[in-house]
Amino acid sequence: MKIVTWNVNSIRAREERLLAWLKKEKPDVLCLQELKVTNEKFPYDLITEAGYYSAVHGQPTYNGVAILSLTEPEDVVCGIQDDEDDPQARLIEATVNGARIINGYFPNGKEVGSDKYEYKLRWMQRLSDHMERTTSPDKDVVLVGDFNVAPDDSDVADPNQWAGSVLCYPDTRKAYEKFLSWGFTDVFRKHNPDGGVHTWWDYRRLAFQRNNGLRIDLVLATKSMAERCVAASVDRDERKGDKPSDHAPVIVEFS
DNA sequence: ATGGTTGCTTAGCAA
Repeated sequence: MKIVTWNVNSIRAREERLLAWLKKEKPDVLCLQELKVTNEKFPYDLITEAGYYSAVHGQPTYNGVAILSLTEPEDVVCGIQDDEDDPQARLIEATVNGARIINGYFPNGKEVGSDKYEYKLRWMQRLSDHMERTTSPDKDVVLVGDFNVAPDDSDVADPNQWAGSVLCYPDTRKAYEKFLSWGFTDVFRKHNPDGGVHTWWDYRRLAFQRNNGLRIDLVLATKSMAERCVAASVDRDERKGDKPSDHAPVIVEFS
């Protein structure tokens, strides 16, 4: 089973690329973030024509997540199931081929010390609590998405430049590591232990041309799934050419 | 400290 996570930065702006990529790669599951579209305006017909089901959690202008899959997604749940009244569409999960797929668009956090950063840390804690409540590490669970976290400096082309950023700050990494101690493995890391592979390059400052990237799009798996993980890669070519997303797809295969 | 670019929506926000 091939599972992919891809922050498309607006699904409507990326329609052509998305359909070409689906046709070429034929993933079993494609988790998308930053749809920037409402459920009403989601291009269901195009996805159906491409042979995929769509489970969608959208909102106007910002955020938005979806799970596309070749077989029908079951038990779809949108949003973190807790008491907080959160209008931001950042989480969707579904069971596909017996595995629980959890797809998150973690908050960026803007700047350390800002209200948005407080929200980022709170959202990550809420997701940790959600995992505790709704599933367990002895099940087949995969948590994927744009984490807006570079787990360590080997995931950052220029660690000095990014040291104080919300993607690398120690509190950010501490919040991320709670998912590992809960029972998740970073399966991309397992297959690329040396680091230096990136998934996001800022549109600004010619970051891609200068190879100034970070690995912030991640695939975490519970033990039973991690044991079946046979390959992991980044489709760096998808960041090239006309009108790319600023993120590249991360592809992980399970036997 | 600021700027650089992209997308949604059309002035300003978010990333």
